Amino acid sequence: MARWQPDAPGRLAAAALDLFEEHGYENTTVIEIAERAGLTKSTFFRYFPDKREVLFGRGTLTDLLVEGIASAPPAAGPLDAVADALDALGRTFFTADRREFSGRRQAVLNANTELREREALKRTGLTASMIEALSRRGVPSLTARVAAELGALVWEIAYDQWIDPDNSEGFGPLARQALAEVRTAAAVR
Amino acid sequence: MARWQPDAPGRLAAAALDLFEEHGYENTTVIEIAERAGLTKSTFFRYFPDKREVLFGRGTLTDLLVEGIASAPPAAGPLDAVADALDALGRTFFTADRREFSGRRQAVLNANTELREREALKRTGLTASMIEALSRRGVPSLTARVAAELGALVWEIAYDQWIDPDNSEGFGPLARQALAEVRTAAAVR
DNA sequence: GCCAGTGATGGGACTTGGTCTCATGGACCG
DNA sequence: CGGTCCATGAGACCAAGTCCCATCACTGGC
Repeated sequence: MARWQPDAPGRLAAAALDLFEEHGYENTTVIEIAERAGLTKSTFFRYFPDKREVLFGRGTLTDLLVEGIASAPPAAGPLDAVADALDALGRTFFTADRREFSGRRQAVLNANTELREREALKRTGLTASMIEALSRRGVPSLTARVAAELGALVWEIAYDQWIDPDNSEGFGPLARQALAEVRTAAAVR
Repeated sequence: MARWQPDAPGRLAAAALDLFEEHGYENTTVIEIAERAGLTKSTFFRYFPDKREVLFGRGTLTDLLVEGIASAPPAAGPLDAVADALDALGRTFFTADRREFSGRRQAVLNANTELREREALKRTGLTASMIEALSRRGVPSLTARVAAELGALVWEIAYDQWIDPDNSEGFGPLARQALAEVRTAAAVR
């Protein structure tokens, strides 16, 4: 028998999400989270650099996105490369079994400014990664920046729809459709 | 003679910027800031909701932007309305006398993640305001979202250039030029 | 001239997030 | 059987942020 229960960070994340739903982010103490997971404050901060990060940690997500952009066909334009990457994400990360969790998580995020702040930073980090990945494809700097911003917007739109319980479409198709719409909207002057 | 020295929040902000430059944001204590301003921790938190905000408070900036968008000629397209608003900002807010301060402030911001986090949140807030202002002009939702994102990008580019000591152009013209470039970049597929 | 009200500030107790250092104790290896 | 890992616990410590009440100079009415 294992000396300790397995997957301490996972238990902490689950406990945190539960408690944030029950009492709100601000009314939940790190000690309470740790206790519910059968651990202590010390262990919490060993796995997460701060209280917010317990809701964000899951992410090799940036790597997946960058990889997706890099492996798009060489002839593809910048936005198409981003589309391919989003598609890949839909296949490997935003899978149906994560939908419910993502929805709960997002509801908690939306309810708290501190958490939205962290989310905003993650978004800029993601955008920066996209810009870099596009640059490596030879896309000129400014074009890359524009494509990355539009890509982030597409992401947002698709993610919001994907989370919606009334919707059953996969993330990939939603992103494709959102991208098409953003494209036409960007053509309007 | 006045009972207290005037402009407590201004003194606090100035003291904070000095100290952040000298020792870094993280190595500066709220108590130290307050002391340098001849005040106390209590007074600091009376004027600023948290330590970060001492570098952001100056902003009725959102209002100016919204107003600028609203007062653009009715026939103007969404991006043109944003351009007008940025122009107005250049006239009323990003004036030459604020350039040095803005540069110092930005250097401090760039050096610290916590501060960039707040900056990212402010940016999303700004984008949201732009979207709303564009919606009130009758711009369709998605078009507004795209225009706002591109507007924010233009803002960023122009702001970076405006801060640069090697540059002496005003904010308005820089924004106009950045907008033109972003427009052509957005046309690339 | 006195006195009560006002408003900016000070003081200090208290909670929580976050850091750091050292102790513990079961499992694995020789 | 004994030593060595290594995940965890324990607790001191600091700074951010909240709260409540005290202070004290000025103001206006009487």
